[in-house]
Amino acid sequence: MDMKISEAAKRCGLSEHTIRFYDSSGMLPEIARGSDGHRRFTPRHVEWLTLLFWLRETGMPLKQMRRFASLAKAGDAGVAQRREILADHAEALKAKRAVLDKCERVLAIKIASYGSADDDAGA
Amino acid sequence: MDMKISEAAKRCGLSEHTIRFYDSSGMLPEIARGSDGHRRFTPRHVEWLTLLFWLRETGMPLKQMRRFASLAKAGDAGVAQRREILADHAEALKAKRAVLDKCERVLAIKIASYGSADDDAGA
DNA sequence: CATTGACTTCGAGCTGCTCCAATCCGGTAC
DNA sequence: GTACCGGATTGGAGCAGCTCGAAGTCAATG
Repeated sequence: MDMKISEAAKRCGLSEHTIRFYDSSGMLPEIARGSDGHRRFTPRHVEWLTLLFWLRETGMPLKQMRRFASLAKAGDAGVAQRREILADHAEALKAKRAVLDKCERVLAIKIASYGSADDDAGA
Repeated sequence: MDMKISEAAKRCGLSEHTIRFYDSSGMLPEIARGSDGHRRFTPRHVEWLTLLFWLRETGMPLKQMRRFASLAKAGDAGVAQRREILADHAEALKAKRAVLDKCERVLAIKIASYGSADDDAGA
């Protein structure tokens, strides 16, 4: 059932280094240690890490991830605020998509200009 | 015609700090100085800075931006490679959008799970 | 008992800003 | 003239968020 950090890293997408970093930064729930001192990850942990992976991947600052983690530790009491954080982040994703779209248009114009002209300083 | 750094910053979206940083990092074409030693930006500069703004905004590393800049200094000789860099970046944007989409789906599921259940450790 | 290999901690290094301090310059107010 | 102010200059420190490498521990294997 439980697994080592290498296995957890493979499953969640984060590197072992990053997982340890997140752990020491207080962004993970308690992780049991074996008699050898190694962390023992449960599927729950992996699920949590995977969520963190996506949040980070899409630009959520660690500060907010920490807040999110501390709310999770508070249990039911923090559910509403957690939902709010995720909803806010979903909004932020929309803004990111708009930036992507805008940049794509800029690139398309720029690339087209290379094809038809040689606008050095302006390109 | 020419303008000061404050005006250029307003127009391109980058901060004055960042513009100076880019300049000292060799990512800008030659910028003339007034007798007071202040940089004098032309519309061409602003156009260039604006492109850099979008590239940075969408995650292009400075290293590549420097390469792009040095190709621009080479004039016509570098056009093909510049076009390639921009085309590659446009591809990268698609990948970013896929990540955004994936994260949105993850968030939607997570948010829904808060509404119906209280999955603390897993959330 | 030596080695291998996965784990541990700690701390340095990296990118890309961001901000601060000290300084200088041009222009107005007295 | 000189006092002052706003806006520019430089250099360097600081910060986020990793990322990597060194050095050590422990279990199992030859």
